[in-house]
Amino acid sequence: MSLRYALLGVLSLGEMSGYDIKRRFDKSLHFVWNASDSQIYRELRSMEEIGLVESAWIPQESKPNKRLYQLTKEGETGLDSWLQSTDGWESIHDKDAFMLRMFFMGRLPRGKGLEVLRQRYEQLERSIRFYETRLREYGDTKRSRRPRLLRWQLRLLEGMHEIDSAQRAWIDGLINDLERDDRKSSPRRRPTAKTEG
Amino acid sequence: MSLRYALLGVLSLGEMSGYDIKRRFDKSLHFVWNASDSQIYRELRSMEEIGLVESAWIPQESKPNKRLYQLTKEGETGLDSWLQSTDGWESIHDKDAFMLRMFFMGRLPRGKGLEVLRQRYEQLERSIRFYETRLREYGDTKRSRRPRLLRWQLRLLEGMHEIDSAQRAWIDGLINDLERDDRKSSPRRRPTAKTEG
DNA sequence: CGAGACATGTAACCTGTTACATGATTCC
DNA sequence: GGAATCATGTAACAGGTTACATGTCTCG
Repeated sequence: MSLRYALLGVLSLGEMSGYDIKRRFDKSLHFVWNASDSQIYRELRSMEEIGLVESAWIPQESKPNKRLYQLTKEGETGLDSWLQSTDGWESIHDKDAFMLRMFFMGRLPRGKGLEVLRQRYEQLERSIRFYETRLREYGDTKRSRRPRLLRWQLRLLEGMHEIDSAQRAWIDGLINDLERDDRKSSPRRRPTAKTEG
Repeated sequence: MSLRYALLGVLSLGEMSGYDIKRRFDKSLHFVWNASDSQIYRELRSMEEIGLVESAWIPQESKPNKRLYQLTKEGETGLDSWLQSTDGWESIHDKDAFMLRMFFMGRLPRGKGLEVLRQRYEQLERSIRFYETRLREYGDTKRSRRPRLLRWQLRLLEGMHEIDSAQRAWIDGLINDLERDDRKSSPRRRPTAKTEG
């Protein structure tokens, strides 16, 4: 059901086509929600049927025609009451394919587990770097037509940054401990030397 | 597809009925994965068809009969190669109903946003307390038949604890800033006094 | 001449939720 | 007498993904 509200949210920024919305998702929202284009088109249709949005068919030359959507009054009030509700976040965590792996990772030999952790680490690094460049971009924005919205989005980015940094720190600790164990259990191989190649 | 591997993982701990698996999910796995009973029964059937698990029908007295599942060799190797793969975690964050709200929360007046944040805070508190009691339980476990598995699960709980704590700290900062803004923008109401009731 | 942006959609499929059906035993 | 536990399943629906179809314009 949240896709519906993600669409209402995006349309609250101005009227748009399904295609525009998809681009907006990919550009600014992908870290909190995403959807395939076919799902977006389908959902917009059904939202129009129940009166949350209205559309106008715009013929265009030298480009495909398009359908511009905008919020109705019901759409706006629906969005605002959803914002204040707790629908869809009864449980904070469920379905995390990485954490699920951790639960059973003890099956594998240490080295294999280490490899998986290193991949997660890199992934977190990329994610953190993404938030940092986005925060810089926001910092450069001198003024906006929607300063309140902007401030919340800035804070959101900061939060995501903190959360991923916490996870990275945890993974880092795990990796270090496993590497230490490795050295303890097979000390013959790399006694204290450090040359290589 | 991850439900499949969650089921393989649970069955790697010993043969079980669908009902047992459901209990195990609710008890120990719910913070990384969950599933409804009907989905579990359905998936087990289809896993049996493709040879990942085998089942035996156990007639019982004074209780309903049951079907006990166990891993096949293919199931075990499938589980282990999934553990080393990165299937299903290409993107770290997508679909977070709370964070999606944050993105558009600037639409609401400050007070409304504060309310939502306070609810999130409470939710995080509950979650953190849950991890803490679980960590204490693990700490009490003197020895186990699967010490390696246990160690990873302990670390997983620590990680979840860290991650939620980071999020709580972020929310806490947000709440404080909003409350400060509130006092600034309407200072007549609570000048410097502090009595009440 | 091919790739990519623009633009909307259908069909098939997979995943997940909810409601319903059945029925004995045990515990309060 | 009623609720919880044990135990498996079907049916209908909702939500989400992937593949495919169509067609123009622009840029390199």
